[in-house]
Amino acid sequence: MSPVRLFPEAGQLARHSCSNCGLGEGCIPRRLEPEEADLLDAIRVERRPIERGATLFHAGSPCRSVYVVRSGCVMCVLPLAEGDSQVLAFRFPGDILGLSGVGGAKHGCTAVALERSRICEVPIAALHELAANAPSVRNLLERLFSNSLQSGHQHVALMGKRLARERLATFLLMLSDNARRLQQDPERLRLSMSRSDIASYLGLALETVSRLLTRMQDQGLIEVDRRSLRLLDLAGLRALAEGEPGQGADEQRRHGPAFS
Amino acid sequence: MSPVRLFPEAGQLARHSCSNCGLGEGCIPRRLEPEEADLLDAIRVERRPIERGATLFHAGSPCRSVYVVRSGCVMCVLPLAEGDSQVLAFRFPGDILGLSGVGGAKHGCTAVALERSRICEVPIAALHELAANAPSVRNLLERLFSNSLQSGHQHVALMGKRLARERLATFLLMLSDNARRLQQDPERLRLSMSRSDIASYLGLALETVSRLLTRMQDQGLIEVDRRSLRLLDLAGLRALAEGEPGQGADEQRRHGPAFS
DNA sequence: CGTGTCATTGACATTCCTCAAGGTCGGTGG
DNA sequence: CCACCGACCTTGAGGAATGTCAATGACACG
Repeated sequence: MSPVRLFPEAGQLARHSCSNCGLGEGCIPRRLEPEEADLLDAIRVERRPIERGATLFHAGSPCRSVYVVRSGCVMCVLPLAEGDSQVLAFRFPGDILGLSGVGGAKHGCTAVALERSRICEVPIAALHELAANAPSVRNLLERLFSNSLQSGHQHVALMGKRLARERLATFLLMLSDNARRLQQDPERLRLSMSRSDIASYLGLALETVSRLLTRMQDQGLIEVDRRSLRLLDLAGLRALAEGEPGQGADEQRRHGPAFS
Repeated sequence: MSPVRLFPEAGQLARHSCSNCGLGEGCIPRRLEPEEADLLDAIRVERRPIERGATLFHAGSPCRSVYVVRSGCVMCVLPLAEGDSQVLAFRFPGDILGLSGVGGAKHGCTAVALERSRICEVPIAALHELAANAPSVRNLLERLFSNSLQSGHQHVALMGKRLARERLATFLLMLSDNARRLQQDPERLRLSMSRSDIASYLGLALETVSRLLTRMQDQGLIEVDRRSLRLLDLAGLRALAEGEPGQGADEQRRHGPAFS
């Protein structure tokens, strides 16, 4: 399952070079000039895998590195008053973590692994040295930042005044696109997050998410069993996401308006 | 009202140097080393004021500059399908605009002036040259990016599963804090945005915003007349924002539980 | 085989949206 | 000066969508 040749060091697993990581174009160094990718590779630290439920960093703690998800899934949450929290994002292999802390001295959110995950750590100090001399590293950083800003925009748009079923359908389609990007089956999803995580991400109650999933199943759009999902009707899901009413389980409208 | 000594050039108003801009510490060059601030000042262009309703840049259009609000108020919106749009942010003097487009080649949102506004334009190409040699410019950029990311987080948290009255109270307090930062009276606000803009920003219907404003007025928390606001009870607003139920207009609980 | 976590489902209450009808203000032109 | 218009705001009525509370179920783990 996992690579065989390990050279365990204190607190780290063996180094794999970025060039044989397997993440392909999804990951960050691939978007740099080869020499610069090697530099980034050199400052990169591969950490021991973190377990499901473990925290990679806490909001407010000193921010000395950014991270790239190599395998698994990590979510970013913003702690709120009274043990409450808001899920900000789910990060998959190739995604970057911790950008919101780079400019200030502190992390802007908390990163929690949703399953056993491997993570590459990039110390910011070293990254700054790199950026001092390599224009394309600066350029990369900019792109990462603005991508991050734009996905924030999408998240806001998702939460802003849309029906629960539209949000959930959009969310499932996002997961599907993501699976495609990772060269997995875009119609078979294995959710790494709980209903409650999804609900928080979408600004809904977890019961609403649960109910909608079973309703979508009744409508033949998906098949759901615990955390395994099959998307049976991508077009139907897209229609739902766009705000199409979504026919009732009784299917009155199957063949156009019925005679009264 | 406005400065007297103007040196109109083609398409531009007179240049004021950053050092006598009047924005004080709120603005960006103030956070740089003096020499670097001068450099930034040199590449900065002050544009002719844009009128209420005018668009500074469009989502999807080529992104060649970032902007700083010098006076007035500008909102960032994300255009959605069918003429719909999501308000992402309101930007006030000292705030930066257009960061989400810097990494990619295109603007990530549309910027619309809510009132006659003066804007400083910073061409990105020149900014890149500056960043190549000045570490503190790179540092500044990072801080701007991560601030922007973190305010995005706050926006998501605001929209995520909170009651309408909590959102609106939080919003008013944000405006108040902002007024304080701009050395204006934090208890007297002049809204530059419409009810519908506020509603979009908060993920509500405009009628809900309107109703809540009058309800808050009935409860003695604020005084509202069209777009002029007085915050009469900041503590009460904070309580509302934190989720305190907020007593009914009939004020049953004014002196503790009544006798039954 | 208990125990805890997570998910489902139902009943009910509430919030908030939609639709619709004025109302106010500022500007424009007769 | 007044009438009219358009943009924006307020208010009401009614209902749909969603949250809350509570009970139950399924599975994983020890």
